[in-house]
Amino acid sequence: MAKYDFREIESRWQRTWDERGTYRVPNPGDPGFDDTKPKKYILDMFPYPSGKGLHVGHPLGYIGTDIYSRYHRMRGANVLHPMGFDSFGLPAEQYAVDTGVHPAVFTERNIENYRRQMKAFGFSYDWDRSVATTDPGYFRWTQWIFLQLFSSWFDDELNKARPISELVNELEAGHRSADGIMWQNLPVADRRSYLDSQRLAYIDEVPVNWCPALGTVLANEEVTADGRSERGDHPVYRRPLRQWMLRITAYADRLIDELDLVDWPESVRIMQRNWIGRSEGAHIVFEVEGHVSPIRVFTTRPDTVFGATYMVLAPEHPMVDEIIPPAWPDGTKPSWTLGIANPSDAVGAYRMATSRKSDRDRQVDERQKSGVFTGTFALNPLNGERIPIFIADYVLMGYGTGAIMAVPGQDPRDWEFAESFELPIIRTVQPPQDFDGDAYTGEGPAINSGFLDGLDVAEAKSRIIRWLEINGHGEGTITYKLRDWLFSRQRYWGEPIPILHGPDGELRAVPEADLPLELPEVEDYRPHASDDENADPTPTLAKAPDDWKYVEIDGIRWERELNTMPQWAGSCWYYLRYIDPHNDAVLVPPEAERYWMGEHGVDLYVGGVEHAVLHLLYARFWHKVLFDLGHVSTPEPFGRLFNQGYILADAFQDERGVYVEADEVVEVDGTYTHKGEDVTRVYGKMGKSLKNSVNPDDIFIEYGVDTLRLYEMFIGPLDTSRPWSTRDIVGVHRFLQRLWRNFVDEETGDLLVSDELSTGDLQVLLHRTIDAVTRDMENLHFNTAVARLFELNNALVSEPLVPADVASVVPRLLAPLAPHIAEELWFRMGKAESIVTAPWPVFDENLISVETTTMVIQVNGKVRDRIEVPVAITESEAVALALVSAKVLAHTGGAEPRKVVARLPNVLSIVV
RNA sequence: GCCGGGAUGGCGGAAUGGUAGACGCGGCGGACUCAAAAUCCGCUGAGCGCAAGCUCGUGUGGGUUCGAGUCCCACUCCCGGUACCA
Repeated sequence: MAKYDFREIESRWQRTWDERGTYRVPNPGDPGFDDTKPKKYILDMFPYPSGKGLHVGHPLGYIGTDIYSRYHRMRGANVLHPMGFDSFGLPAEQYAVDTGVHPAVFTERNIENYRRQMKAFGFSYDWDRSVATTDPGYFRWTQWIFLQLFSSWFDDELNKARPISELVNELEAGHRSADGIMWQNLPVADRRSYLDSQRLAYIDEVPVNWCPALGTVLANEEVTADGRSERGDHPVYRRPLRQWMLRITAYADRLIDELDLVDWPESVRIMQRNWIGRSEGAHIVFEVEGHVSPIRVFTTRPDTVFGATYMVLAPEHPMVDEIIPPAWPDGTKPSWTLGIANPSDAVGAYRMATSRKSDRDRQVDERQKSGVFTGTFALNPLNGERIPIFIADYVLMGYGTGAIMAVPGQDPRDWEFAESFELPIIRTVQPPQDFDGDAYTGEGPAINSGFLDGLDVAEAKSRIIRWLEINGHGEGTITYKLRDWLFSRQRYWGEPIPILHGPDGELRAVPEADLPLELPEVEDYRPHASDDENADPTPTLAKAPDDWKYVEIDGIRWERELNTMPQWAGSCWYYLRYIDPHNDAVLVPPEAERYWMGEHGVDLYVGGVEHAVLHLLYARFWHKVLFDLGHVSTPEPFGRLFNQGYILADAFQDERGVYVEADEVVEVDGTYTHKGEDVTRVYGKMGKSLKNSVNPDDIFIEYGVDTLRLYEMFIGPLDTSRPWSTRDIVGVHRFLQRLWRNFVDEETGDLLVSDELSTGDLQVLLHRTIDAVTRDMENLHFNTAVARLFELNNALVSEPLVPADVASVVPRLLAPLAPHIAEELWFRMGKAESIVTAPWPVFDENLISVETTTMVIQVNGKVRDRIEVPVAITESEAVALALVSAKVLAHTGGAEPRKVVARLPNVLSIVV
């Protein structure tokens, strides 16, 4: 008996590969390292090890990178293909709160489970290089990078980060001033706060999303559109808080410009550009009637300033209180006042009304513009016109200067506001003749604009900016949507921020020698939750024992920073640690870093598109800082990015819309029931929220790993989402069964391989398959690679014995896709070395050509006949053959061709 | 609204401007079997036709071309991102 016993074959080879260390790869300088080989660094986005384990949808990308890695090993590359765990995060902490089990214990258990599941997929990871972000030996270096950020500043002139000690040197030498003040003239305390304000990691008071019920601030992406926490649906409040910030905005231009250096999906590059939101324009300074300090606005359309007929401040704008007069001035229209007797009360009432609005309320308001007059006028610097100053919530404090000049003629929002408040509208760009809309935002010559009249928009912009700068009324500028990165969390299960606070507010880095700064034991992991929105966000680490919280240095008591880092921190640099994960002397040794990250960084990075902005932007930012400081050798971390799709599956909802376990649903004649109740079929991403997960273990038992791998690759291109259908798996399983029977006699176990080489059509097919599969491997087109192997395998069914050349090639072409069966056949054919490092087959160009082929004959563009012709046929021969074809004659009526187009030997097109 | 991406048989999907639907699932018919499963063979876009064959056919409508799923213009719908960003 020698049936295809996939369970035995797969478990035996997985064990063997593990024992032999087949997938271990040495670093430069290590024994066994071969520096004549090219390198490939092939990386997966590492997972958060959840308690639920993997379902069949998770490893789609991992299968893809595994195939690509195996292919490149066979092509003779040194392949770095590691896997690790992004193991800090809220679920572990919540589990600890619920069960009393320490997050570290829970995390370790989940990691072990993940590792076991991934090994069962036969992935060729070098597990010796695995990292977990929660390991002290790992987060020691996360903390170290934080200290690099803390100890650096951004030199705008050189457009790069530099050690802050160099700033101090330049200040002391008088080559620079501190905001215009000579260093020597600055009091010592001010020197310190000036330096602190320059660091890439700094403390600032900023408006944050504070969720008292969860007891932490949240990132914007953790807050839903209606202003509640994504986790738990608790209210979230905007309030100013002193928090750690990272100066990612300093890198805004490089983060945009250097996207040109990478081979990424265009959609992701656009998403990053939009997220950074660079817009070029100008600041324009408007004098305020009766006041000393002017108001500065940002606009992308300085060319339209002659049409600025009013001005709007955000309700929270700090200037508002200064400029409100005691009474409404002359010229106040009734519609501007909310019907309230004086400006102060009107502004107060408007603020009350809008501050209670959540972001969603502002949206479903259908963009109805509301606002109120402040009672004060500004002066248009170009034409001296008095223009009323309003506050309105359509102007946001968080963007630009929180103040705008309103040009209703060119801006739809301003137009709408102007109409409801009876404000004048002046067009400053001539719309085309057929334009019948309101605000015109397109191109055209300037009108009603004094010295700008007749200029097109671009020219008018540069002319007015020059005028503003010469006359001291403003300057060209650039603003960004990107904000600095709010980096502190009040949670327990994260990296402690390694900073000490002195009694007088001095900040000091924990000495490198004291890293890692580990988390203290606490009795209660619960965050300091409260239902009082005014409660101070107290970090969970405030519950740490005093001997952790306080450090005595030279008789002075320093307090530890009690905030922890957000979950993004550890994933910002893990790809560097894989290079030498156990090195406790440096983050990454330079020689190995230059080898593995050489040229373009990671050669292939595969993961879900949901990380298009956050993780990928944060990681690029950290990498650039490390690059500036000389710790890495490439400006970009990930040379080539690929987004895999998702596995989708049917899901089922009961009458209340609640999801029910999909594998308990039964179908009878197109209707679906769950425990007797009718349910509705829907469709979505596989996962626990839709209760439609398929456990890979079930598939392994019934069909084996190779089948599952092939199936997931076969059902569609790697970058598109595709539906899971357990029914369809049999197709690929049959393929492997058939392949086995082609090679092995199931009765005797004898190999059915001959000594003869293939000839004729089979030989041509063999070499064409090598060619096609090779190209598919390069392009990650694994679905068509599988299909090619199906075809070749089907051709073998009619052969009594597999010809020797075919027998040598087929397992090797299959090895990246279905490594276990390929290794087994290779072994049975008597090969001493593992197929993992067997050379990838090369096709023979001379053997893919055939002598005859099918020529299509078209008459007036329609296919009328197909005839077998020699590939070397000439045009006159082809035409002669075509004109005697009965099928062709039926359509030409024997007429002479008026025109002949030949793409020989495949197509002959005749026009009559 | 704006920015991306997409739409091909019953289903998943293939197709450097050159034979649309490779490959697989499902379906139909047959072989083997007492029977079933497994396996093997054949057919399987739609319509018309006894047949040879003909007509139609890649979301819709136009266009370029000897020839368009593929290129161009206009539109519909679906998916993703983003949203009062001045």
